[in-house]
Amino acid sequence: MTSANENLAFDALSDRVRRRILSILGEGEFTVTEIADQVGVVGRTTVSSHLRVLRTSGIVTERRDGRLRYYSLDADGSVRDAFNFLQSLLESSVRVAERDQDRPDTSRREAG
Amino acid sequence: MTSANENLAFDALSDRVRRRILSILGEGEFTVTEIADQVGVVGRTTVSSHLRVLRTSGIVTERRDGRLRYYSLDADGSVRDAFNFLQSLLESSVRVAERDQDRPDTSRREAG
DNA sequence: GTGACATGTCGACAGATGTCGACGGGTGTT
DNA sequence: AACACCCGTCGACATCTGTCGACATGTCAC
Repeated sequence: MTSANENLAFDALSDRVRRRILSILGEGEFTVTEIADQVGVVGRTTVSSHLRVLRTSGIVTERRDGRLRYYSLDADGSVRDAFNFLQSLLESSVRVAERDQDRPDTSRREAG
Repeated sequence: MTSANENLAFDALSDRVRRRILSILGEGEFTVTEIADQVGVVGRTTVSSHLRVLRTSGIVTERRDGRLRYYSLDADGSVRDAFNFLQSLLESSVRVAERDQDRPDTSRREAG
């Protein structure tokens, strides 16, 4: 059973800009302005809003250093829950497929 | 590089009802009415709409049998892309963490 | 203190989306 | 043919959300 905050994670992951931000943060930690520059398509205010979503969803962490705020991925955060959800889903799918291969004549393919 | 239709996948995965549907389909294949009964919180029409999203996103497949339509997960569909995206993300995060462990005195933790 | 810089928050707006009821197309049954 | 059933689509509605500009806060340099 997952921690059930895949809800937060998938909600945060549903936006293209946020996924772009996460890809950037995969390379290291960056400030809001740097992220906004790399993203390009939206302004700093919007990036800041997205970072708040990612923060409250437990996907990124914030490190304050003077007037700068460095953001980075939280590998132990809720992204892991989303990952586990998809992993379970794919495994279930494979299990069902393997069972159907054993009994290919079954008209209804359901969990046994 | 991913197939880049994690866009479709994450968009489809952003809804709680759709994730519930996918969990159900992890157990086998079911008709729309059966899914709607198990989901409970929304009506059949809504479930049908969600299934269209999941279908056009390449997450589920449809098998017609008379007036019935059985839906099931597509393990080779775009869910795999979403899974790969998260996996890459988590791996990147670990890589950055390991590099920082080698050079803990670096004030800025970035890709080198 | 004054000014420059980095960033979060708030209000407003447009666009996206989840939900449902009504309807129609197919399909099986009698 | 007539009827019941399964299901997708369409239109309408309410709600959510991404976007931005303006403003406030906190920090550093001078």
